[in-house]
Amino acid sequence: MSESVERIGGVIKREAIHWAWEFLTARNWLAIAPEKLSITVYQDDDEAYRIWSDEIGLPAMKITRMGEDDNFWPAGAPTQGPDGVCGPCSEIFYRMPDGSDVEIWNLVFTQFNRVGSPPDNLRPLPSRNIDTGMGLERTAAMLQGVDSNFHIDILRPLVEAVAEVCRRHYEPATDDGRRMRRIADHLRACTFAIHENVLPGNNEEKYVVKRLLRRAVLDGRQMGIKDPFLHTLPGTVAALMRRPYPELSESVERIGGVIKREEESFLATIDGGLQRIDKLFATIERSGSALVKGADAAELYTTYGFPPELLETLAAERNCAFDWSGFREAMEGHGQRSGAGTRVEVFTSGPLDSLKKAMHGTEFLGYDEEQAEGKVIGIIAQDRLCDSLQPDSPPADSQRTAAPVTVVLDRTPFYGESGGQVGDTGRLEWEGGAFDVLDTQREGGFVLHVGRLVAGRLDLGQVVKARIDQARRSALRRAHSATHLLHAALQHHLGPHAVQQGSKVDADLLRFDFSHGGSIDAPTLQAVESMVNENVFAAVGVSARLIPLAEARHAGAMMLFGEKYPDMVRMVSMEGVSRELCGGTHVASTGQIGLVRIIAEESVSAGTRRISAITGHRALERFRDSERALHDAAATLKVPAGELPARLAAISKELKELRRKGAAPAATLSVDQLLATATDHAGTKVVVADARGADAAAMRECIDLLRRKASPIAVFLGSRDADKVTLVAGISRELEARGLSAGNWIRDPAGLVGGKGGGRPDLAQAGGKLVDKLPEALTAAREAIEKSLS
RNA sequence: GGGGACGUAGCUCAAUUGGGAGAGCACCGCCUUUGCAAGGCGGGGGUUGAGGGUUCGAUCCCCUUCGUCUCCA
Repeated sequence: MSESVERIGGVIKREAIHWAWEFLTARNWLAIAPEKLSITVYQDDDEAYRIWSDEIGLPAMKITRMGEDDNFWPAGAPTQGPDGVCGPCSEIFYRMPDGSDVEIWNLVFTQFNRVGSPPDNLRPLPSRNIDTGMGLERTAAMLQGVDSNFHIDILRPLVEAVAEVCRRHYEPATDDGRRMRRIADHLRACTFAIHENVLPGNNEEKYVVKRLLRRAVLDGRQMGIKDPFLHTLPGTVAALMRRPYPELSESVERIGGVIKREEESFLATIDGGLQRIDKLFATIERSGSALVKGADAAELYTTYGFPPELLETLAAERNCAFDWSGFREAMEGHGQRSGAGTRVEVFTSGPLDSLKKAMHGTEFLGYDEEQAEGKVIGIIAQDRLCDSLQPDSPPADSQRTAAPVTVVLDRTPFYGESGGQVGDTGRLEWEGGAFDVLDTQREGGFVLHVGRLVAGRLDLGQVVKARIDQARRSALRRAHSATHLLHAALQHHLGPHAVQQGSKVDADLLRFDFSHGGSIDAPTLQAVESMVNENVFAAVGVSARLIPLAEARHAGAMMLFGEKYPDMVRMVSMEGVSRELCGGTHVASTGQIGLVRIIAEESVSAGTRRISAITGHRALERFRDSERALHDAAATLKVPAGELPARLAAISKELKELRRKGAAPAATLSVDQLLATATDHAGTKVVVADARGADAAAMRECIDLLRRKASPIAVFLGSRDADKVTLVAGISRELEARGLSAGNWIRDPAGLVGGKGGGRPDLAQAGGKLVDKLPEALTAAREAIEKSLS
């Protein structure tokens, strides 16, 4: 990653070039000797060439014309595309002490709109502009006379620190030197990201952090470091960055903790993979080849996260080659498979685009109003804009009735789902018609009322009375305000790192995700819940106002990373308790929340915990439900509710003892009875009997006991209940050795009762549905065993 | 958001086309041993993540769902 100093705006080409040159060469700016600089321009850009040569006065040998691959943005755009804004660029190079030229500045003259393939596909833009970037670190390297970004004053010490942790000398030109630079770079990036609460995770920017960290751990491992080491380094980053980023040092410990967890988790992943790899090498050896197949490596990587580089080293240790091209091929397939998932969003594309061109958006009135008049400015049915909505077709046509219909108004009290708060429900009404709103979404400034027409017809331009479901909205207000109280309480009890990661606000129901390392013990959780409720009992006033972003920041309002805030933000304040930037709807006083009850605390992914809670009506209902359950249970057992736990423990113990006592004698009894019915065939006993209602497990046990008691023996038991027959056959080892098989024995009798069966040679099970045929099956079993024993 | 893997006793993991839920460690009891490491015998502990389906029978096959890991966007 590199930092860039950028300026985008309505500056024309001549000024941009002059300013760049002045900034680089003037004594009061960077004061670089002009003879060390050289220029490239796009081959057709005579305008830029003339400015450099005639106005700046550069000799022709210092200006090179280059093709569209080098001096056009996007690269190759004129012939390759894409369509859209583009333009030639001009680059400034610096001659390093070793004689090489490095690019330090790029001026992009965005002046064309590309339309289709050449020729004549570049149309001048009505207003041209400049997009320019200067590599900050590269420039620093140049000014400090060092040969690499990594050797400037704020980076070299970090690279050296990495070397020290790895117990090595930093030698720039070696592979290890490259590794150390990469570690330093990744570590610095992650330190900042984690400081801003972007923790390693499985999607989007979180995944980037995870990947950077793992890459760095892997680099360390390749240099022989097998224990977590990265986590000791954020302090160095903070020290180097202290002047521009003093706040970084406050987070060093937390950042180190996050990095350490990730390091440990990755090392565990590698450990887990090693077992698998042993198996892999075993099969490779058996097959007589000496090649790790790309497909195997890819599976190991995509499924278990085992890095291919490491696998290659391990392979080398065993004199195996590694098939990189096969690996890349397999990865490409994986990419295609997982990239194939396309998002289907009903509202994003198509119909709304044309609406956006004509209108600005919907005015939201819902902070103050629960009903209001609005004009219908858009109707979307079956993914198309319509002029009117007709009464429903006959119910038989279920496809039509099930399809969501969307109505857009110019102003509305309905809150569209955002910031975790779900959308409002309610009704739109007009003379002779009504529309049930089942959900409200927000898209590009428009509020989308999703639902169905229940009466009359609706035309574009119709003025309707929009009324939200008041009770539900109140429940949403309670839950949302409770979320802010919870957030504040978590910060108080766990520390400032317990920052919101996401939330869902539903009617009297909330789910709140926040960053925190370990689990939260019961006393702490209770303290959090108590604090939230204290702030409810205190009936703190809640207010919201629009203020400039800078002011909100100054006031210490809670802001979330990754959110894009406009210049004017809405700050929701709960007097002395919480300040958050939030677009949601809230109670007027926290007293209205009634009660907040935490019902769950769990992990949602590493480093993130989730608390679920209920408020208002839902809290009351839950309280009643559990009281009722308790009351009913106590009534059944005829004890006071308070004695339930002790009584239940006693009953459970008693039950267990009764079962044990009850089961054992019954089994032995029937065993003796069964043995009495045994017939003898050349020294082998045979028992075939109806076990009268015993289940399969009991019959198996019986057979075990008989075998132990009277070997050699063959036992065949059957039993039936209302609609099912169960058969179990067992023979002792001596018979098994003589080639008999319980599985074979049971097959034909099973067929008689309309089923199938099988099992192991010494014990088999079968079943069937013809309950009347049990006696026949037993007879068949007896005949079969007698025949094979004779 | 999509692909892949996994989920069995407190912990680490077994269980051959689908046929009796197990081992080691930990725990409890008894015995042996005067130290230390331990050893012997016995015992408790499980709705096999949850819910459906197929089957005579599911830890195993199918579907749904939750959770964990992992790769990709």
